[in-house]
Amino acid sequence: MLPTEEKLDPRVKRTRALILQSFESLIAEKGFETISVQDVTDKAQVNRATFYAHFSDKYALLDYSISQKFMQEIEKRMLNTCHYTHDNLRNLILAVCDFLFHLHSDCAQPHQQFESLVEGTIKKQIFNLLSHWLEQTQPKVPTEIPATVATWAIYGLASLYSHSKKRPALDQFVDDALPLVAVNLEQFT
Amino acid sequence: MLPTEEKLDPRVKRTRALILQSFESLIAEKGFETISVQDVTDKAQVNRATFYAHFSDKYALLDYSISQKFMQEIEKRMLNTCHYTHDNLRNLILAVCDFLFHLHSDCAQPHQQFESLVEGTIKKQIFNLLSHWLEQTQPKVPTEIPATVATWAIYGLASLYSHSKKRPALDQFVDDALPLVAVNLEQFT
DNA sequence: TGTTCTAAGCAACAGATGTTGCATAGCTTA
DNA sequence: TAAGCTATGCAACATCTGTTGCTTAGAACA
Repeated sequence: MLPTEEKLDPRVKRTRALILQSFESLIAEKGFETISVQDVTDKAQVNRATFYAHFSDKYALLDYSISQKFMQEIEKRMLNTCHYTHDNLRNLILAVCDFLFHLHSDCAQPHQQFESLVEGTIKKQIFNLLSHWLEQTQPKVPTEIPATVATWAIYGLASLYSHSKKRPALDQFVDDALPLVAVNLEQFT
Repeated sequence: MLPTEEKLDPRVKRTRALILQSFESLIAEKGFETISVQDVTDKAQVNRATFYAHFSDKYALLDYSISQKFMQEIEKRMLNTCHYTHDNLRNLILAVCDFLFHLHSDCAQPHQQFESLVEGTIKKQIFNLLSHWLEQTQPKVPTEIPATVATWAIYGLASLYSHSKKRPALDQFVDDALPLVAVNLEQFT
């Protein structure tokens, strides 16, 4: 993970922004698997060696890009500055469904490799968020197990939603999904 | 997916076996991410071009290897030739936990990319198995949603189990985990 | 056995990867 | 403004990738 500090050399900010921007537009255009680091740096007008000064490879770049976008989504909904409630959980599920849905429509031909990597990245953040929520309400109790189960359940449901052909209304879907997740968590709150 | 037919040219059988054998021993030795196709073919004493006649890249090889090993595990426990029962579900969870646990101890430095790919591969098989079970008992009802949720829950629990530092006894763990999964499925059976 | 079919070996290819040492541009601070 | 620091550019590298055209070995079958 890269430091997201404020005080960064403007050259660094500029380079990262150019790389990210180029990457995201290429993802939309050609899909992740067919992009080369060369492609990214060409489009970003940045030297290839410079790329490797920032990211170890294109997988690290994907991780960073997805992390960052998902974190923005969470912050936009102010889910990072709250605690566990039934309603906040509902909003979290909504956020994940929404995010995955838009990700899939924004990316050309998302194949298994791409989806697997995205999944790992996002699950980490969901898990951190849920752990934080649970630790706030129950500081003494171990949170690993319920947080893990809930994380997987949420991501699984969101993945199902974002892949389904005949996509039901999001609100309807979340109403159906919510109890399956809540039951595991509310034993601990 | 490669055809697993019986009637194959013995040269093909031999080549695939050599590649698989070499791959699996290299995985144990160096870990997946650092292996090159070159490494695999060198050790297997097979030409690199021949490799590409069988697998599109090393990710396809991983998928094939894991699929095959997991399928053997399922067949060994005769889970592929049965229907839904509480006890068969218990055995399935046990199989997945066991498989992941041994996979992690057999592979050098399993990083996120490796684990993500394995996850995708195994979840496909769990999903097929559960769908089959559910369709047998309830041919009329759509099975996609319960099968998906159960698949994710099972894999999530197995992943948690195989990563936990202080690993509880497997039987104990499965007893705790089983009801969380069963409750979703037994609404439909 | 001999003929046919096809898998495997081989060599070479263009392109991508990840890394290096060095030069230069640009940021920061005094 | 000048000095020092560091991110970027550049060129070259060894290596790996995925592919091709051709040759050779071995399986299948009449």
